[in-house]
Amino acid sequence: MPTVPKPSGQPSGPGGATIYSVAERAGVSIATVSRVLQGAGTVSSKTTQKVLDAVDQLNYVPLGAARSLAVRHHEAHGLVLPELSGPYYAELLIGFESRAAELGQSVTLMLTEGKADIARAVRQLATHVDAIAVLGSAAMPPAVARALHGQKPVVIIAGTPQDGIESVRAENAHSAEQLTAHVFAHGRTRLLFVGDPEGAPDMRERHSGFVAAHVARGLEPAEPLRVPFREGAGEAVAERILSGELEADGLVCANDELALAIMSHLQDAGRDVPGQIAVVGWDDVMAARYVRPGLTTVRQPVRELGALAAERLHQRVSGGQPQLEPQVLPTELVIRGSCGCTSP
Amino acid sequence: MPTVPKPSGQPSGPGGATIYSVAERAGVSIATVSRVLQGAGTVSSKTTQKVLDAVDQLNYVPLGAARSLAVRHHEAHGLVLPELSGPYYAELLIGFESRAAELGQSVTLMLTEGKADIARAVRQLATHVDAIAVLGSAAMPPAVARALHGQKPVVIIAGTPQDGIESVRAENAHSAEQLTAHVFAHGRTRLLFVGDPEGAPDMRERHSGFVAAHVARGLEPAEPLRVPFREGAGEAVAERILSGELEADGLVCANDELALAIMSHLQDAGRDVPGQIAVVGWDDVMAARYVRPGLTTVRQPVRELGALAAERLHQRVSGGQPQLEPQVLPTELVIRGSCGCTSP
DNA sequence: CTGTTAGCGCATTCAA
DNA sequence: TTGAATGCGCTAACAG
Repeated sequence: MPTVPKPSGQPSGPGGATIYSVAERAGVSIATVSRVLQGAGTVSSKTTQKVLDAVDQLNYVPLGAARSLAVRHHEAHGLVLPELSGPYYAELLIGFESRAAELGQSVTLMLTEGKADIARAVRQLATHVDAIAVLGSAAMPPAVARALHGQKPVVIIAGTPQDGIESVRAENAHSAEQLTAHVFAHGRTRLLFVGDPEGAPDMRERHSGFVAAHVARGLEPAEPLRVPFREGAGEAVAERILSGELEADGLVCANDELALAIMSHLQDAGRDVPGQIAVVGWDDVMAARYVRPGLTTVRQPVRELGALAAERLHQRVSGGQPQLEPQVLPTELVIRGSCGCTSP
Repeated sequence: MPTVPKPSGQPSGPGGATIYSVAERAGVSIATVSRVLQGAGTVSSKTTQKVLDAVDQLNYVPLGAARSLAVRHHEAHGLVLPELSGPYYAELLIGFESRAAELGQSVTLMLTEGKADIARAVRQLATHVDAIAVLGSAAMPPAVARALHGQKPVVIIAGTPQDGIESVRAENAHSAEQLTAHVFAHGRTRLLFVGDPEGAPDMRERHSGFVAAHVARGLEPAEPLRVPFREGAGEAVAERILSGELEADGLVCANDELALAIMSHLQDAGRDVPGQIAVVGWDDVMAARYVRPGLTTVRQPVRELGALAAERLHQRVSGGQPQLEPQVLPTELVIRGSCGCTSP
């Protein structure tokens, strides 16, 4: 008879059943219970069944913390996102969660928006996970990232690469240059970049592509319109164009939200898009294909990006080495009507 | 000199610093380290400083699992979502995470879509969290929910209430009746409900409101068009209307995705919306205000719903009693042009 | 194939 | 104000 040094656990008592109460009920040792639950070692099918029955009757759920403590890892990855508005973050989250789940890791999510003390929150997160992915640079102070980096594997998604911190992102500069060139090809001459290049590394790269397209034509790019990436800012930009304060026959917007808000406002005021002014965006959100004309934009492999981050984290936790070079996923131009093409 | 029975931890060694290495470096016992870190008990300011310095130098991050094991709870809530497409789930997640964070709980997310063994995944989740919120009923088999319910606090969001399992949701039936009545008020007589009432409890209620509006007018509601809630299905519905197979002068759609896809298709084929046929949706997604005419729809307090779920979970973990009655949050009609109103 | 035992890192009671 | 000792529930040698 195996010894069970713990007081017999109350099945429904506070804290629920433990491995001891299961062992007791099944008439085996806790080691055996652990074995059948972990699928490790070999246990006779008869014993296995007894244990499984006991687990079932007691409705036993192992305490993750105890297991984590024993095996010395959490089997969880942390994901730090600045916010969750629009489809971008959600897509990324889907990709991340899916891949993490495939790898047997659960994911703990943290949104920095609205948090007073981000550093504290991240530290708290680090406490519960084996590795952390951070989206963007604005989301987390470099100092925090570095501190973390010393403790657990970290990968930066679509952010400024730092020190030896691994990073993954989607291609921006080249696509932006292509996109801008496409608008030029429609005979436009005075283009404006709408969005703050300093707002995020992604935006900076898109702007640099915008500039590159100008340089390639021997043109001098206008100063970017440094506005936030929100709809409200879009309305304001539209007003400045309508009032004549701003002159342009083409708008290259940092994202679709901005592009849609501007286009919609311009149209409401009687302006012809793309006739009088072309408008293009970035992200290919759902609304982009429902508006008329359809919004020409750039599609990023956001889900894949999330999956890649989860993948890298898992590699690192499994002892893999950090990837030296930032990994870059290709993007895709989506041509619709707002650029001047006759497509829908 | 306090005894430090553990081998002095390598600061940068595998696993990082422990409370022992911090104690050793600060020249105190682990109890003292624990005290200053927890803010419990009283520690002289001099000692406190020594500990804090050591923590800083060692870049010490306590192991969550160890703490959890000791205090016997995880300080984490689980959230089970069927998927993450569209703004609905993201909003819910935002509300949930924000409130949970305010309450000092981290959130572990699980998406059921694509998971082969949901029951297993949920069990795994239950292992790491103190309580679980589940969105909808399709996401999780009732049996799993019930099993969980015996172990940890569970709240169902926008799903079919079960047994004694707590639930929260947004109001549907009444708003749906109002919405339908509004379309009737525009002189429409042959309305169609597009969406599967069996698809989700929410949908069933919306349909029942649709029916109620008919009954109130002594009308016989047509059979609902049982299609999936996706854009693709919308196109198919539009085709059936264009071909004359379906006759209607008003479409009450189960959500905006569906409504937008149908409306867009109808318009491309030359149909006048709302002139020939009114189209209304549900959710008030971003695209709803950018299309022309603007989509008349219903806005739900999704974020608040998520927050409420987190709130309830926390109450329960803190020893509170389950709320007997399902909690229902009010929704709001958003009238734009697609119903026949002259608004934008 | 199964049981015994020694920790995993931390919070916490009890002494001092 | 501080330290020593104990145990949280589980995994993983090691013994048999």
